[in-house]
Amino acid sequence: MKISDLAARSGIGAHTLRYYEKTGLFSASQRSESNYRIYSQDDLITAKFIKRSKECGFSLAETAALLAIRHDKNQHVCAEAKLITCTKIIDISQQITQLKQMQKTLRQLERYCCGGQESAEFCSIIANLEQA
Amino acid sequence: MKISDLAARSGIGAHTLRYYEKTGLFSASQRSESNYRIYSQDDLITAKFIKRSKECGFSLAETAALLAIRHDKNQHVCAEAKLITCTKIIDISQQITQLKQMQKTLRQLERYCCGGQESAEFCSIIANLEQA
DNA sequence: CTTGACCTTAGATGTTACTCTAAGCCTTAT
DNA sequence: ATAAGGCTTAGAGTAACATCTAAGGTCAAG
Repeated sequence: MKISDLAARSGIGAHTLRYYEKTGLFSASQRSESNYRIYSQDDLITAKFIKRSKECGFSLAETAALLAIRHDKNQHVCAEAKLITCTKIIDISQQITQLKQMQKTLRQLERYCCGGQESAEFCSIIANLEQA
Repeated sequence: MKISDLAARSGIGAHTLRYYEKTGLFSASQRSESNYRIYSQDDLITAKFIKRSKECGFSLAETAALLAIRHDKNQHVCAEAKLITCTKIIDISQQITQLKQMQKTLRQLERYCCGGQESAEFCSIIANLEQA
């Protein structure tokens, strides 16, 4: 199949697929006589793999590491995949903690603000942010 | 005070303070004869305001909007500050939801992987990502 | 008075992940 | 046959936020 077919089936844009090829993440397994990228069924699986990996929060670099494991499973062990996954779980936990802290602060800011058409002179949000 | 003093007291790097000036976010209120940036006590408060705003998750653009309110309180109303804040609260909620979903998926991936020195041939993490 | 630390500027570079453009060749449907 | 739309490439632009560099001026201490 051609790039736009793969794009439609994988959910990754054609532009992005070319970008992935440029960065070495993932290339079409063949080229046509007219130099078109020709993708196989396995390429489609790989593309979906990348899509799912991204949805799990893995960066392109991490996705590349996972692809490398998939590419040559016998040269890799479960521990590698698990390490990448656990590292990401911790990473995301930290992000969530950070966001929750922000949320808490924002809610406090918001709670005491009247939110009306009054001048912002005594706005508690501004006042709070001003505090040292 | 000079830029590195402000950097030390505000917790914002000197490079970043110059960057903020370039982007129009925040400038020193004075210049010395030799063209050094001279910051006042009020500049320090402004710098801390920016720091706190960033810690709450506000982008530089949102921070600029909040600074504008602070700069001319009488020309602004509480509703403006509250809108920015509530929008951010919703935004962060969505981010948290998304991260939790990732977390859930990752935990499922992780749970079934032995994580040992076995070949990755039957690694459940890789197998799961491969699924269509 | 010199050394080293700090200041100035414009502008380049970095990160992550795209997203789009321009110029031009190729293919498919009408 | 021709027009619409797909394909190719290199490379520029976007977003958000800095971070660093080079070349050179300034200042306080020993």
